[in-house]
Amino acid sequence: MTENEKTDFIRQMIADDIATGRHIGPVVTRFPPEPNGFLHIGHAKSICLNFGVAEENNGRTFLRFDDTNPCKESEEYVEAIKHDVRWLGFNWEGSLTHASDYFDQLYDSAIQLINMDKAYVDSLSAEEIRKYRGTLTEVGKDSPYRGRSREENLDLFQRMQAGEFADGEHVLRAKIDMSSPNINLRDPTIYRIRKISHQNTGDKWNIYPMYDFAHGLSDAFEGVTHSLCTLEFEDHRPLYDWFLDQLKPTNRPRQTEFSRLNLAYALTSKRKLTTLVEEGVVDGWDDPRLATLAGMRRRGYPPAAIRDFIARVGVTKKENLIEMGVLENSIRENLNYEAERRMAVMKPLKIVITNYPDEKTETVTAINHPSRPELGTRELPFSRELWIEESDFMEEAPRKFFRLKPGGEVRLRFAYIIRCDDVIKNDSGQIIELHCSYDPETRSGSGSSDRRVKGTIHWVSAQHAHSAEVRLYDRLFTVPQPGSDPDVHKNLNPNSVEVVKAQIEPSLSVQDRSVQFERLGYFSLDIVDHSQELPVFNRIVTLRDSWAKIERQAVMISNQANS
RNA sequence: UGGGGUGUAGCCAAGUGGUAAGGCAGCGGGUUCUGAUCCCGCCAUGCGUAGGUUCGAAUCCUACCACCCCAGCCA
Repeated sequence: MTENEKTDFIRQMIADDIATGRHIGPVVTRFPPEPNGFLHIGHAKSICLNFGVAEENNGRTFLRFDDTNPCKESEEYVEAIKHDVRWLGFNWEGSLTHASDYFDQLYDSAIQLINMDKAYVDSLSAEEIRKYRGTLTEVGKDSPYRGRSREENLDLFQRMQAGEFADGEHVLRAKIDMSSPNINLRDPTIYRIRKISHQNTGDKWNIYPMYDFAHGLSDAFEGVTHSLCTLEFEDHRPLYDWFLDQLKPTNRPRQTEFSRLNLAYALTSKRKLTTLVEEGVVDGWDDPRLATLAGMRRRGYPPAAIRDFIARVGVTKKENLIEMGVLENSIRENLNYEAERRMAVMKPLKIVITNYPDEKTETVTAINHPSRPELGTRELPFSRELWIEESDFMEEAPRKFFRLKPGGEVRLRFAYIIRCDDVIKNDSGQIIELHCSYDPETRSGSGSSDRRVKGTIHWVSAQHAHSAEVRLYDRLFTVPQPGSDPDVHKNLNPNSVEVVKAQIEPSLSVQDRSVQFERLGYFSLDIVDHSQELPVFNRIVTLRDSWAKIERQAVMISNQANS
């Protein structure tokens, strides 16, 4: 992944600036989450971009918590966000900051604006301010308080901070242009009264700066050179620049916008995610069905796969909706190389090898990775009674079904070829077990037989297998854009998880964090619920399944024939 | 119809006046003791539309169309 270095318009812009001498000195970026929720796949794009761009240019990146609104934010999110960024593979060294670290400087900057007659205290109500702002097509009009003197503004602003007024009584506004076609420039609010204690600054402040004011100046204070954010802030850039023009900090950052990542069938709205978590619709912020970084970690997605995915989707200004298949491809590619192979049966069907000695147990040798011999082999117990996958047997099988059927033969992976002789059913006609016979000449690796058989299936020895709980996940939503519906509950997939009691090979140990269960998919120990007594696995992703595709096509053909 | 953006294949995405990269998906074939992996091949006379400039246009010009964002004392 390192050799095919992805470039994009932002990296090109920075490279050009450096090449032409327009930009001198280190490249400094920042990732500025608001600590009011967990990070999700959309944030991963921003993290990879901001940290990546700085790394590539030997610069550095600030992890800055944008904590300007104490009503919505809390410390627990701060810790979760730090954990997630670290897990994704990035570190901020000494560059961990908060917008609240700059509250004093921000306050001084506000005073400066007042002194320059570029800010004023407005005493209109929120409702009135909205009316005065005008609409998209009509200009706004000046507040009656717009002409207050410096002295009066200074006095009022200082008393706002001193706690003399209630929330909402006054605000501080930038004095720009009420008739600007850009609504952000119609005297935006830059400070509001919030008599609430702040997670970092306690009760020191009765007023808190707004995003537009705090963000650009924090960038400037930190020496950020490139402030990379998402498209919805494009209209705010003139305001971002206006503050810099007025206050002239020694460092002048530049804002550049890119489109956010939208992943099909995933929800990336913090507000809606919070709803699902608080209502208990999902099992916390780290529910493996969620596209949160915590959820993906618990599901078993390798962080390197997520980084690879982000590199593949690129950075542009175009609205996009990335198909799940791209993410799954990155995960499979990573795990195909990384994960050792094991055998497990999700929905067990018992088979009895009738010509195999009753008390006998032997071991067969299984390779741990088909293309990485250095990962070695393991021994698997084989005996008379085995579990195979229910779906690997069909009583009335189509021609192309290469698995077990009455009278048919199949290879047991790493072991023998068997034939199905009898199908045993209970009184209600359900298949309860299969009687098979094996060919002792066909043991894997014996070299004594060149018999070939079309199908190979996985199995575990019934008397040696361990039980495990396995959670088979499917997408949480039934529609590609769950965020576009105001009601998050409406498009939930009722079958987003199926819990099965699986039979797993005994050599599986707790060290095997992520493994491939042969022919099934990649699975990962559940870091929360796993125990020595009852192993718990999450299915990360299935293997590609061309048999499923054949079945789908067969169904389509028969549907066409019937219509 | 005030401002700001974006239109290249089913989904992403290169391309910066010289004749449409790549990935994912899909399709066809080969290898295989995982219907996995791996390998090979196919997949835009076309770049939102219509004009124009040019020997030559996805790239430049003009007009139009579609979609996204903005009217928090949220970020």
